[in-house]
Amino acid sequence: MARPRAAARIVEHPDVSEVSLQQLLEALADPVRRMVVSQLARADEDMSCGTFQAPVSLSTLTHHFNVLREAGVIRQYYLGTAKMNTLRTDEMEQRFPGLLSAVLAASVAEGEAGAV
Amino acid sequence: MARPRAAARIVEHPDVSEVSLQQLLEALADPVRRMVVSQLARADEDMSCGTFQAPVSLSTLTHHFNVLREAGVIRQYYLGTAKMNTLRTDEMEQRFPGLLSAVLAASVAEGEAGAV
DNA sequence: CTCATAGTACGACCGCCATCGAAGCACCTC
DNA sequence: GAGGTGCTTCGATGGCGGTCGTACTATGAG
Repeated sequence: MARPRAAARIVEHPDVSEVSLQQLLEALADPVRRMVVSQLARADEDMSCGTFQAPVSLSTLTHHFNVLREAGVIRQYYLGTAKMNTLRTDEMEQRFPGLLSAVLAASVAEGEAGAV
Repeated sequence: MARPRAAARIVEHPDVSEVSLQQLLEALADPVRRMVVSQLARADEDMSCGTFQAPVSLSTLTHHFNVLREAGVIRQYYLGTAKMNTLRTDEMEQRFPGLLSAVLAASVAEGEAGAV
């Protein structure tokens, strides 16, 4: 039967208008989270949670994804067993013009982003 | 006589090239420090440490000034008994293009900066 | 010299957050 | 179904940073 089982895997996202500067800066102030964001920025496609390079355990990484999502930085959705991630670049640009892009540029310049 | 007594009150500042993105973001991630930076940005002249509006004690404020100075955000110098503060706007713009200005703009937009 | 003013240094406290491992749950493949 | 993969949840831990008050130093004014 087509029971509403799929409803169990819906991910909640804040509207960017609900995100505070404080939240965003706290989110970006962590080096691991910045690695995630950088890798996402340089990727051609959306990435699943398991494909990131980071020097922490998987459960810690889950925590960081939550923080980034609640700060409006990333959007997540399920695709089979995988949980995919995208940057909310355009929305963040509207909410905090120039901020995310400046951080990303600086991050790249410093060689962050877990070089391949 | 103009003896070199003033030498005792020289403040050390890092070169902006020595400042890391991590340092800067940590510095800007604190709301009190952002209040300081915002007030400095909207001021016409340099401000002495005692003239800032902040919901913390004076000794705590001293701590925040140190963090901001070590992150290359402000420059400090003595003027009589007062210790003055300036934003290193141009240098930061060179080091992290668009970053400080974006944070300041967002801060203003959110009504931070301890309204007068 | 003496006092007042401006800020610093120090030590203590406390709360928060990044971290982990282990156990659990949802979905896909056989 | 049964098993496996992929990610989450939970509770515990540890360390760092923001906060304060008090004692202290340095400068300027009288």
